[in-house]
Amino acid sequence: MTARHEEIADELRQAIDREEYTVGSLLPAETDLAARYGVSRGTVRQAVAALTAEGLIGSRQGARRVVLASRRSQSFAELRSFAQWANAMGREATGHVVSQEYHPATKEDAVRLQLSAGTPVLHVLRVRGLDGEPVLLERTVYADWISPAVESIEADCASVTQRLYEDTGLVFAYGEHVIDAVSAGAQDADLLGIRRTSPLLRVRRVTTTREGRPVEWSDDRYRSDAVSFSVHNSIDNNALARKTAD
Amino acid sequence: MTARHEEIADELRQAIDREEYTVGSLLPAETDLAARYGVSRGTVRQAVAALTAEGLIGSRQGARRVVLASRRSQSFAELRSFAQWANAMGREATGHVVSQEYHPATKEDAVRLQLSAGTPVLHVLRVRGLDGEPVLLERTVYADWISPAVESIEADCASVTQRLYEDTGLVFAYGEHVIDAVSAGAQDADLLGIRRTSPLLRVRRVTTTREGRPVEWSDDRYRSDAVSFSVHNSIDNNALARKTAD
DNA sequence: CAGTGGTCTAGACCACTGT
DNA sequence: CAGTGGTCTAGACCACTGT
Repeated sequence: MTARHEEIADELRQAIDREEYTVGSLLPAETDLAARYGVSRGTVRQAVAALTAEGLIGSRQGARRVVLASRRSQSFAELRSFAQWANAMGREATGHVVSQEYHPATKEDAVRLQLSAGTPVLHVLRVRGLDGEPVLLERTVYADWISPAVESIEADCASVTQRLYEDTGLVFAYGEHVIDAVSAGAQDADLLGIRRTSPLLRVRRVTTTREGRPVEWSDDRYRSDAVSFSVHNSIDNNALARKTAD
Repeated sequence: MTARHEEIADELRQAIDREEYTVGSLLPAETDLAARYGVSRGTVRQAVAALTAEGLIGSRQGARRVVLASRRSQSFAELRSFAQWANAMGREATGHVVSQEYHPATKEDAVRLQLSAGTPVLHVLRVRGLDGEPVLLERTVYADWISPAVESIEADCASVTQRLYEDTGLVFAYGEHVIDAVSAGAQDADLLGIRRTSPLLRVRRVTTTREGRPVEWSDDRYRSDAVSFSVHNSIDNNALARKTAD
């Protein structure tokens, strides 16, 4: 059951991809689109708002909407899970656990995961790859209440997110990410097959449930020659996506 | 003249900042908010959609909205202009042009700026700082039609965006950014006062007008110890912001 | 089950654009 | 000036949540 406004958004995206509306041209007026799709103006506005958020079209009061780009930014779905993103790109996600052990929660762990210092939490070091090529190193700390479920996952599981959803119903709903750059350390270089001091794109993140409860926090390091992030933005809006090297 | 839904969004943000609604607690129902502010449900939905986009609150059908965070992400305004962002942080933006010269547009320039190869375009190398400390190196190529206006700006102008708006009415409306990490080269290291091979956060971007016309493209390199990017996201939405080192 | 957010309608008025 | 997108209303129905 997809909503009508999502169907319309999809049809417009495809029309832009097919170059029925070319980059730089004007989209039909809201009232025309409403008549064409047999819906009210409000529903059309919901649909075009999605395309605007993706950076495909721009708008300003009084003038018709402009088509800005034809390539679709895949927004968040693929940022949420490395495996989902890889699949959407037509590449195979691989994963391998290097080490997995319990440590008492430090003060930092306790603050980020909203639990008491000293609670045993699971630390996992995971190498992730695209078509077998290592591109990402994840150093993740899981909250105590989810640690047992994570511990029982096999070492080469391709999608931990998917597995946790199947096993426990857990959904990763919200994330807070900080992106910067670091030099590869000895372990980074070794596991990613690159030279020491190579530049890496680092993403430190905290993921929470739908209810706002922290599940994990992680230091993720991407090989900068393999992955980048792209951002569309406008005065009102912006959208982030993960990209592979061209 | 601010719209009512923006006023309500502001009041809700402030209430969350004041901890009238604490992180993890539930927001009042839409109908209650509508009654409280004397508006229709649609207007309340427009207001809370803004907070959702900023990552402050989460929502799902059937359950009340959850407060996820109290710190506001400043979304795009400060990403658009380095100077505007610095000012919003209470820091002083500085700028200095290192070199400025015309070159015939390469094929890459021509594609990105939508003009003919060989057209003379202005290349500007600019060091930008926070409170006098250099943190960003911009290598920018301007389209031919705006180059003369850029050329006449004084070398230590703090906000080129602001100046171009005042002089020509030009508004930077949309941007496409690609973020990755690189090692500092000799010139990077020299101008930013860091060691060679230090990791830098690189942002390559194309900026366009409201009509979708490309204005400039740039290779921006940030000192990773001084600036990072933060992203809030959810299943439906995400928002990027620039952050200084803590 | 009552309450809640998601979707959708059909109308209205206004600020802004572009000719 | 006519046309357009931005704002807002007052109603309706439904899927989902939580007790």
